Amino acid sequence: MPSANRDIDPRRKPRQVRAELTRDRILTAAAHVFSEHGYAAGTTNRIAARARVSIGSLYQYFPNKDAVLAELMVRHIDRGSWTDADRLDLSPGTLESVVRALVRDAIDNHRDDPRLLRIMIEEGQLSAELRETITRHGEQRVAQVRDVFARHPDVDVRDLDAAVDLVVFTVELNTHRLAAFPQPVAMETFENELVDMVTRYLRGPVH
Amino acid sequence: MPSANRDIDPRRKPRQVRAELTRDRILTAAAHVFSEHGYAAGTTNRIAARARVSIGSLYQYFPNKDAVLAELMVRHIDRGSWTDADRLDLSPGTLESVVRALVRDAIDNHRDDPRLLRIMIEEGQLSAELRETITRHGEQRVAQVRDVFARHPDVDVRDLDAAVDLVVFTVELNTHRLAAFPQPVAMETFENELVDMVTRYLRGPVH
DNA sequence: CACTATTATGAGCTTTTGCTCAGGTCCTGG
DNA sequence: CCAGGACCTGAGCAAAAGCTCATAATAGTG
Repeated sequence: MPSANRDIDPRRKPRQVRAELTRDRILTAAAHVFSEHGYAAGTTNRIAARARVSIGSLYQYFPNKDAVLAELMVRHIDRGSWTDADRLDLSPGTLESVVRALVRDAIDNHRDDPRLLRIMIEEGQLSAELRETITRHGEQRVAQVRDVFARHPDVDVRDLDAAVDLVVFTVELNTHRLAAFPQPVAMETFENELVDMVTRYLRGPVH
Repeated sequence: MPSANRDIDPRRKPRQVRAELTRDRILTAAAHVFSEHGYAAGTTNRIAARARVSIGSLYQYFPNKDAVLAELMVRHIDRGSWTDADRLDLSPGTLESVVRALVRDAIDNHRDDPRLLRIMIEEGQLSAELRETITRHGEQRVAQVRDVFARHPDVDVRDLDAAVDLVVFTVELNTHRLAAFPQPVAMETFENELVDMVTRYLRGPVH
């Protein structure tokens, strides 16, 4: 693997519309290719081919392969998936409605290809800065959920931290799965069952 | 990527003990390397180096890189993780004990490196045959769990199929996660919470 | 010990892949 | 309409990775 990340890319910046267009096509193609083949096997030539652009053009906008993934990441974050974890403060509602909001939020955040998401997180050599940002958002989200649960009168669990951890991850992972391969079970059913499971758990033992 | 899968490998078959030993060392090294670097970046040279064996020796036993992963897969299956889903027929017990058995079984099955497992499933270009076997085992497992739940008097859910699907996957994925990166939350706590969540879910709405 | 079959070695061939660069085409301002 | 910048092209270079093969070392057998 040749060289690595040159600080930040001092590459040509688009000044004409067609350039912007080319850049977008490259990124779109990259998203598909990475998602389909993984990072290592998603070659720059394949990306260029899929974008119907010459390999030279790709390197006009990105200093190297890593930068392409990084840009994809940035766009994903900028799009607001992840960023705004401020939609679920429905503390006034019933416990079930709170949980449902949590699940819906997770589903929304995974409209984009989750395979790509995984690759971005696990395979990308992200800058420490970016990785930091993501981690912080995750922790913030957990903290927020913890807060909501802590306040809610219907929540009754032995270990709140463990419970939040379990719930957040369960919701997250099940959503991932569903987005990845659309299940025989319909979306709506899935949502209902997941909500039920989490709600009943949080309500505590027989009452 | 040079050539692909030559039907089945007409490679040298070990006749002496040291050969068997070499083969094992290669596979062990491969497991580590794949787990650490992923499939694409887990080069055959790296594997050979880690096994302290020449690259030539590796290709004496495996026709190509894919075959190494495939063999790892076969071993995993043969070892019985997955295969014997016949330990959890504790129908006589309480619902909680049944669920706990299910969770424990999942944990047992992931004693091996779960990263490797993920790589084997997602990145390996497995033969259709192998993929078939795995899928079948999975379905069989789901069917069995469904059976147990169907019989148990305490189970009360709207849609049994959806419930089983949700439960099996939730248990599976949470176990994966815990094995992958040991959580701040202790193993025991995790197991208890997971069991509680699933059990309360299956017991149905307020009663 | 001699002789063969088996196993091990590693330099290096071949293919793949990240990436460059010399030269072309297109767009825009004057 | 034309000059010069912006944009695009793709042959091909260097490095890396998959893999081969001639040769050496070792084990088993009489």
